Amino acid sequence: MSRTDRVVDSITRMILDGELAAGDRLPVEAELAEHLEVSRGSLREGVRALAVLGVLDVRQGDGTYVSSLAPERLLGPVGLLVELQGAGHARDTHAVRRLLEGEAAAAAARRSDDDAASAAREALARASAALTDGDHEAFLDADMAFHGALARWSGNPVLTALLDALAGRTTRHRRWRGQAVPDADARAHAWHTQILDAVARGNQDEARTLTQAHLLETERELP
Amino acid sequence: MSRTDRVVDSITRMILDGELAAGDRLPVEAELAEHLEVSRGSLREGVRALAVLGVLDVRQGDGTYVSSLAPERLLGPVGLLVELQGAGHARDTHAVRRLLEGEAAAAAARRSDDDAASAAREALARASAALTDGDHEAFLDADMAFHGALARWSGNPVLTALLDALAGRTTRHRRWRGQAVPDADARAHAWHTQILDAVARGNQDEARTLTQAHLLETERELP
DNA sequence: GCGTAGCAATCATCTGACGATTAGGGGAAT
DNA sequence: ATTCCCCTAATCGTCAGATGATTGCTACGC
Repeated sequence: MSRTDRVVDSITRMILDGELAAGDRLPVEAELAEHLEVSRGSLREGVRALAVLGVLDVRQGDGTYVSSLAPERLLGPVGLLVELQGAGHARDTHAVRRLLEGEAAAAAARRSDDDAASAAREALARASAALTDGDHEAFLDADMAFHGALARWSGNPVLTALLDALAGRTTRHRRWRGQAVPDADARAHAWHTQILDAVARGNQDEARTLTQAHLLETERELP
Repeated sequence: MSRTDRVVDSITRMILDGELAAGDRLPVEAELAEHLEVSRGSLREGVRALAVLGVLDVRQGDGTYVSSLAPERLLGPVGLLVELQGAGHARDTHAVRRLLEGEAAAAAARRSDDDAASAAREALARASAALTDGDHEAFLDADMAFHGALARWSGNPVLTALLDALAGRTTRHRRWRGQAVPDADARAHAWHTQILDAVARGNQDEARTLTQAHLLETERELP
């Protein structure tokens, strides 16, 4: 096991053991390096790796801190990993997203959340305007915002963060390919309207089925 | 943006653009550092971070390679992140796991997979033996193996890797707490038997419901 | 009380050197 | 000809020291 791995292990263990909590400040590099019996260079490699993972926040001139450890912070890098995943598993990734987002919609249907609800309505209005203007880019932004609001409406931050990570891949492709299928945006908008209606009415099964059908249709228009 | 971030960005972009594919070898550190206009130290910090994420494989004396980029490789670090997640989100994490594993069982029920099926039966047999011997540790091992086989049976590698990451947290607690609730292992084993039966008979709904109920009961015995 | 300039602490980066490990080739024995 | 072993070159792993960049805090002046 390399020195760097030892650094990563030691710091994660300190957090797991409760020795370090979210927001806590770590000792300065020189001190921590001496404590772990590694050079400052090796220490930095480990600390930097944990920073990329979202576990640590390193602020020049200030110090190194444990991050909030919140799902949206920790699951951020997962989005990158999903994108890097070989194209061979795109279908499997989409299937997982479909499952989770369908359940998120169902969960939202049995819940009230004024913030998320108004965010979803606002996103839908923006999408409608973008559709009228024929602005594909703006529509995609509003589209993503709608899906994000729907996820938040589920009330489960872990689910929300996971969906955010999984959504990146799909949207990146749609943005790059432009509007390959005519009227795809209009059809997506129609789905969104139906989904919001079902969720607002509290109809779980309908919300889930509509969401899954919508995502399935969208996938079919991708490579 | 720091030099290290630039390194991480550049390498991921090379992979996304197809300039680097899974298994490809990267230029040697000195050369790559010069190309990216950073010192070797900064380059190493970025490379190490990507190695921790499972994107790169660094082999001393040989070279640095792009990993297989397979789901089980990339989603490995996610397991660590799930464990680090504040205790406040344990319930949300469990809810996501319940959803995914229920669907994995349903997917398995509509699929045949001799390898996964025999692995599940073998795990169940080991669990039964451990139960007779009163060996809690061995039971937990067999328990995890059963859930892993069930996930693989779904035929979706992304789902399998994700469940593996999510399962860690639960099991770690169960291992540490010992058998807090009497007969918990025996009841879990009974659930497993029913789940395997439902999957083998191809009954999706039953497989999903039983799996979710089993996980819900298990969660209730945790903090 | 408040704003500001300076200072000290901390991370960011670079350079050069040497140790550890591996892959692969060359040579010897069979 | 084949097999085995050793050796070397290539590559990553680690360390030490020095300097730059940024930030938070404090003491000072108003």
